[in-house]
Amino acid sequence: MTGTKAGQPAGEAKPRRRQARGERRIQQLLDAAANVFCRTGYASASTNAIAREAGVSPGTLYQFFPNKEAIAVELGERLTHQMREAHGVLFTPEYASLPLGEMLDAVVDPMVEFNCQNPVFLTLIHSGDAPGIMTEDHDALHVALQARLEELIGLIQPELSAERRTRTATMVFSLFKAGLELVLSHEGEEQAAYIEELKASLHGYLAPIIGTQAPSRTP
Amino acid sequence: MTGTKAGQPAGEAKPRRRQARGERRIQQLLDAAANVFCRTGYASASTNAIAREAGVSPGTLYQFFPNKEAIAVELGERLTHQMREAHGVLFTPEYASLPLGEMLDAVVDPMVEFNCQNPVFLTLIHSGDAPGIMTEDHDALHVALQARLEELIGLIQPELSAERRTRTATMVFSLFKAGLELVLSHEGEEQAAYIEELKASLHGYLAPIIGTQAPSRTP
DNA sequence: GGCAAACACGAGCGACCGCTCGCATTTCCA
DNA sequence: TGGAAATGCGAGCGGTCGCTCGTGTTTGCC
Repeated sequence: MTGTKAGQPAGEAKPRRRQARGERRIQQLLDAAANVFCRTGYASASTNAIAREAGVSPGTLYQFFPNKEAIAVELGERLTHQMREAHGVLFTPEYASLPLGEMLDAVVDPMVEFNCQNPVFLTLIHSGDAPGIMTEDHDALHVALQARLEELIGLIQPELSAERRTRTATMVFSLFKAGLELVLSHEGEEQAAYIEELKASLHGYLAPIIGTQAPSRTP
Repeated sequence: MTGTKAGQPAGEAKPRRRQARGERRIQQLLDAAANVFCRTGYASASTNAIAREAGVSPGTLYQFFPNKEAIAVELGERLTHQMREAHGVLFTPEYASLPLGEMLDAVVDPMVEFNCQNPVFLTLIHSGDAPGIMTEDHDALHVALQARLEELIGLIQPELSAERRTRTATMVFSLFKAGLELVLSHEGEEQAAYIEELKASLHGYLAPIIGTQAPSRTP
């Protein structure tokens, strides 16, 4: 084995030593990338534009990232990690015992909050335009979130077949993304109203499935 | 007035005379564009690739379209027209008197059918990646569809405030798009199942709003 | 203080893209 | 049937993009 340092499996050789300045630059570049991605989408965002937004030269950008995709991947990883630690292991089993309305509050509110503060998250998840972007990272997050959802649904309503549970989780995930987009594209009172609509739609979809009759809203 | 022909307002000068061969080429190019757009999205689709798919040279493509955007616009216009005439003026007022479940069948089924046969429609509507694409055509369709929806909702439940009605229509439109995506990404029995889920979600969302209590589905 | 490594720069390379242009071929009609 | 217009071709122009490389500067460690 030709390990450069102790404990390195010598498979991929990239443990470049970073200075504090470098770490700062990386954060700067990721922030800039988030802005540019939000503004123009992943495919249309040019690395030169990201470097310019960060106030550095193109060469400097490539000192820290091997290519454009790596920027999105690292950004996605940091956001994922941030989301996980901000709200713990999201929707833990104890949520299963809550009434549907309260459970939706407990799950939807933090999710909306996070996505409002990090709009680039939805942009990255939603970008099917890139070549093979996020093939492992975004998919990993997607699968993980959906597995949690399936798990939760299984706890609430164990009589559902496996296929039905998967379909339900997929559907909830998709509906949530759609509603989230509307929430993010509005502000102030309208935004708050769309958050309520999002919850109402999820409630309306899930109530008949998990077998809890809910009080109807006043029109 | 410097009109080239009779009745031409002389503002835009482009009434080029087409032969039957040209019309055939145009249809060929639009079909090819639909394929390429579906495969790679609008932004990543190159005009050279569209020409190659159609079996013609790049120069020939630009004999019939002034630029790349015009291809998408013309494609969108043809699809819109096709949709309108295929299902009449979609969801006419008489639907308002139907029970919610039947109304959803009457509206959702033809829409799903059309989008299954023309998957490029969703691709074009969904592509926010292009510079200023569809700024008049796609928006016109969006606004028109949403206006119809608002109208229908107003007929069913006249007590809703204008803002609430708009929000509801926007929400339904968005939820529908999300469900449609899931439907299009599956086949056979799974696809049929997701169509039911789509209807169920719309039913669940709308039932409390329009004040008709619906029979709950068996889980 | 010296020196290797990390950091920073920015002109520019090669690839690709939307699109053009000069020219050949086919079609329509007087 | 002659010729104007419509159609067809494909090399290639100007531009942008992702990315490189040679070179100079800053930092951490002895």
